[in-house]
Amino acid sequence: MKRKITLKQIAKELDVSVSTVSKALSGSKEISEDTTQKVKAFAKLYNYRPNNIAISLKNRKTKTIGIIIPEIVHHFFSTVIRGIERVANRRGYNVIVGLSNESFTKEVINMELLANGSIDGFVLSISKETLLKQDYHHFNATIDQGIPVVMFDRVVAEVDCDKVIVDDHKGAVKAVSMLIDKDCKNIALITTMDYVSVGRLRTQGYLEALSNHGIEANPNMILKIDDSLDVENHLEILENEIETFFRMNKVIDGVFAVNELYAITAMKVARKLGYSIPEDMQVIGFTDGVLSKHATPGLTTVSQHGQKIGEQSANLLIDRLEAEDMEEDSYIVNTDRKKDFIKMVIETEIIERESTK
Amino acid sequence: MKRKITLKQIAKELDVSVSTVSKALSGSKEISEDTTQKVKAFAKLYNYRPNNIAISLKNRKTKTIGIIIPEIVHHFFSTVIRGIERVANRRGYNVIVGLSNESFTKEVINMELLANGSIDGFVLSISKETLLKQDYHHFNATIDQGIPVVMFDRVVAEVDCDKVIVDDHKGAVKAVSMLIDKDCKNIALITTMDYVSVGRLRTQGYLEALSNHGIEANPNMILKIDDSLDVENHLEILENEIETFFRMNKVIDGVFAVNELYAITAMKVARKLGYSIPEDMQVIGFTDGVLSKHATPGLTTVSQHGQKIGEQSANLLIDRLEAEDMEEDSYIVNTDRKKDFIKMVIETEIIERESTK
DNA sequence: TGTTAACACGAAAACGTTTTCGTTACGAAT
DNA sequence: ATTCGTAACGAAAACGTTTTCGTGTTAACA
Repeated sequence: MKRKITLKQIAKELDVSVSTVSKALSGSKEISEDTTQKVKAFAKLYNYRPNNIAISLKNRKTKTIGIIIPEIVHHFFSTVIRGIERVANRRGYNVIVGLSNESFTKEVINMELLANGSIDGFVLSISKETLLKQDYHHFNATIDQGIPVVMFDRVVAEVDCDKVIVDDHKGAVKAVSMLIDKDCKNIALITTMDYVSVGRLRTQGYLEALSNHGIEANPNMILKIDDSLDVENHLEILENEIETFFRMNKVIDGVFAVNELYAITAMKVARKLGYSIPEDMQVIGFTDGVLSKHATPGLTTVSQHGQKIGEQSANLLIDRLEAEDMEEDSYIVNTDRKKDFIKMVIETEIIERESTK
Repeated sequence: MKRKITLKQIAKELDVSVSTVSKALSGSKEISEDTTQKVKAFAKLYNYRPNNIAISLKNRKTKTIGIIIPEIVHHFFSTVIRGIERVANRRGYNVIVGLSNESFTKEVINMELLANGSIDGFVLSISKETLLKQDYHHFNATIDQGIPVVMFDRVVAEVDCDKVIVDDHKGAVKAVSMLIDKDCKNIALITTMDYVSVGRLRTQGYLEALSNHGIEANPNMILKIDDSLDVENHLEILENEIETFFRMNKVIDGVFAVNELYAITAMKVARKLGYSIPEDMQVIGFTDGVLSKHATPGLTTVSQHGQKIGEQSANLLIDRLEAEDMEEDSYIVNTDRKKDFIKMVIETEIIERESTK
């Protein structure tokens, strides 16, 4: 077992100073051609690599970005991570992930842990519990400490930072409009509780699309699912709720669901009740994941382009980090600006499959 | 914007030395009650938190573990990550993830990057390309450097380290035996190319189950999919291959597929060809993901317990890391042992759903 | 009164780098 | 012969900690 070699060891072996070794390896012309060659050869032989931690300490930056998400076993979030990792990697950064598990406390703890020098900036999506409590002090605190934050998808106006979102509202409008165009007369909505911002926005989109077409919204046609407690038999409860919902509203011939799971489950229940899809009932979901693609019939969905969201988020963050670097070099202290945060909107796209005519 | 406060700053403000502050905060009884209180109060007021990087450098350990996986948008892998993150978090570690994207080069680069001080150990699953090239020098090199490695799922005998695997062989035997018990007379296998070890093992299990029941394997009933190039229209190709396969073997009344996607697709194609499931054809897949659970009919699968795999891997790694700590303290240099690596086998479990009778 | 022990604290090294600022030596210029 | 410039290198500080080893002060004891 040969431990990693350090500058100091090289210096001792070659009987020069640490500074000389460091300079030689970085190709400084302060050092003679001769010693430079010697040092480089020796370093190569022993496979010298600078210690990241030492460099991080010296430079006071880690070249890693922290990701905080509510859940990782989730197609959308893992897609976003993939996007983040991709550009991070390309631009010389690592990613370190923390899972909040939809819990406020875990979110806070995770952020505090990483904020103490482990990362240069955050890309995150807010946990449900945090949204419910509306307590955003930890975000503002880290921003206050000079650590940039980029929020995606589940964002909130109370925090001043760059944001990358999907146009949930418009996406919903498009979806519902499509159902109307395809001759649905009684379109139901299956959504979440209002405190989840994306659920709320998609609900608003549903309402707007109806009103755009002169259709009056019927509160009975809206089913709000409370998934705050993620219990074991969540799926069963979901199915039952949808079933009673469908039984009480026999006229439904179109469904817009704010996520994939609700849409798939709606299709399953509908089939069980004797509807055939898309003939008797058309369904559109939100989020284009594996379920939509591989369901039978394939589910028409509003795609969020998770990877793009991740890529944009990472770019935004790294841009800001490197802008900071520049500022330090120039002596112009930029006190006024700083507030021009970007809100980037990723366009949704409807992917038509077999669940619509 | 108030930057993070350091020991030195506290020391200056309170007009004591850095050492005093450090000791006071750690509750050393070397420091008087009086100053301890003063320091602690000040630290609390300014929300002092020690800098992780500095501590890492000092202790020569980072308390973070590196995860290298081929793909993150994948139910099994993200489940494993969740497991790793869970125990890592509980035991005071962070996780930093690198994606190999099934590429040998990215795997190597990612590992080298992290091995230079960023992490204390690795949990990883080998990329397909690496398996194909059979070049494992980077694993052995990092182990040689004294960095512990735990491999899961896609493991390889050429590398000496702890391993956590699923009993692929036995799982396959169980699945195929179940099909036989349920009166399938002509059981097909849909699998991957042999260089993917899990595919190979599951194939062997299939063959063994048949032979156990005195059934002769028919090569025509085995379909090997080449998914080495993950092209855009992969899905279409897959469907076509399965369709011709089914058309050429009309007697098939049972299918064992080595992953979820193949199983789901098989069901889809079968239905298209007029089979009804499970009456005319029963199907069992491997890996219990979202697809299996939400497909209609629900897919009977061999569950791998990804989260458990992740948890065990992390525990194994951290155990070894902390054992090293102990060794450093005791003066007994343990030169002989070191070789007792653990191979942990996670039992599979068949989850019955509607795709079998 | 002189010795000792406990107490409270500070100086400095160490982790592995990078970088600034000397310092030495030597050849060239005055 | 003195000054100057430059090439080639080393010392030391710095990043933020922790920890070992002093050191000075005071109180207790003989």
